[in-house]
Amino acid sequence: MAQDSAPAKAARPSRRERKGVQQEAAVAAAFELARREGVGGLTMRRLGEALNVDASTLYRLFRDKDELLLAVYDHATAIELDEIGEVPEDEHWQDTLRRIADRIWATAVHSPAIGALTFARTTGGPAERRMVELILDTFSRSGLSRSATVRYYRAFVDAALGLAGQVATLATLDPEIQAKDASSWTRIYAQLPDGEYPTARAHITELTGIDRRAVFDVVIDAILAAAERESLASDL
Amino acid sequence: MAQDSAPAKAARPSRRERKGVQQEAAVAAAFELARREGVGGLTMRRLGEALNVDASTLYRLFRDKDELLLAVYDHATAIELDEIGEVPEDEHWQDTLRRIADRIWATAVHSPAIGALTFARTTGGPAERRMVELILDTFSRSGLSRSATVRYYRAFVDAALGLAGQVATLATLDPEIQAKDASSWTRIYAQLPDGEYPTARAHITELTGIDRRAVFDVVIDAILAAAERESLASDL
DNA sequence: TCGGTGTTGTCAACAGCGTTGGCAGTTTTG
DNA sequence: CAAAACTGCCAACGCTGTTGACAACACCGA
Repeated sequence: MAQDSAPAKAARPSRRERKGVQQEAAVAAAFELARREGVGGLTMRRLGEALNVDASTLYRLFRDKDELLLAVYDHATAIELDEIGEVPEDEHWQDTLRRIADRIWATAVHSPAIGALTFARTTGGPAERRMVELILDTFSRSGLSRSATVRYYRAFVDAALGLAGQVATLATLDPEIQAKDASSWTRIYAQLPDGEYPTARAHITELTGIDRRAVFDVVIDAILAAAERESLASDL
Repeated sequence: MAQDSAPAKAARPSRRERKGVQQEAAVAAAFELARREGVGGLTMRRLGEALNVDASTLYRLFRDKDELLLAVYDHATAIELDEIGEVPEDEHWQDTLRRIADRIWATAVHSPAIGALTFARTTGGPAERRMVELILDTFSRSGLSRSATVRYYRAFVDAALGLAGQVATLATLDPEIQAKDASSWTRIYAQLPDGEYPTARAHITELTGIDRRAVFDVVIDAILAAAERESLASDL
């Protein structure tokens, strides 16, 4: 892959190392491609094109596209972890979790193609393991029991990924469809007989004004509040 | 579409009516096909085959596949509404919402292909409007302000659809991948050095034992509890 | 240094997908 | 009854993920 012409041949990489390097390069290129061109733009042929390589070559690095996508998602998780950085010793556990949720949301917004494709999947990669460890660790700082810790851990992660996956999925669709979705409330109820759907009509102003990030925060706050109450109850 | 041979020609349907009938038949067939064969089985050609019609004919009924899918999802919503039935006058609003959440979950489990494809979309159909009206109505029975009503309405719906969409998406994948996903905890942490990921390792029993429905209930309960607290606070 | 062996990358092809345009046959309309 | 509108079918386009054959290359033991 244009990897030659390095005059210093000191400690030439082994075959296995080279494969790892190529995989990393492919993942990084796929990540960039998906971010730039959207989920539809990430095809094996175009990824090969970006790497100056035939598409079939990629199947020497990954069993199939699914394996590649999972690697890409793990790559995204690693970036999230970087952005979260070190957790200060005295940070309240809820603040830590809110920062984590914020990064998950940011990934979905900035790289919707990746978030949309893998919001329901387990990557099995190293970054995911570190993320699991971090979140579990944070929840257990709250004083919850072991079973409650994993229950709220899952509630937190699944809810965050689910809601983030929704915005991400929506963002990958045609702009035309997105516009239709955004204006659906006014569009639909404006041209309906007055008597129908009175409650929806009464809330039409609030329905059109709401934004998804606020909804995301409501859900995260509700879960953290529930976890806190349970931890306090078990302290009695 | 084998619609002839009706001897009583009383009040033959107009063109527009016939189109509606054909659309309904196509939607019902697509619903059944997606439920039986999974998301991969619902292609235009196979749907045409099931209806004894060329695939291209379907494009006379729906602009594209997306429009068909939205109609299918609205169909599923109509079934959910049927199952929910009439809401008893004296039912607590939280119980009503829990029943609704339960139906959303059931749809995702029984028809994963449909849930997976549309969990982030707005159908714009009549069943969706009725569902919106029902949920908004129920939340407003709690005594919340108008803005809080729609905030919790969205939190409830988005969270329920997001979590249901995850199980649905997972269920549409290869059984092999599902098995890998289910066993990931034991598989990964079993063969790792003892020192790494101590918290995850300490919770391994609980992590493997948890089931997704329990997580779903935790999230729904957290949202309902938050809504209740806010409604009580505003009563002061 | 040589030859065998396994790896790497290319090319062509397969089956399937959503979608479109043209063309015949039928139904509705003026 | 003729004209216009609609219906359904066929073939095709461009695209997808994926596979197998084949040539060029790098490595390894003798």
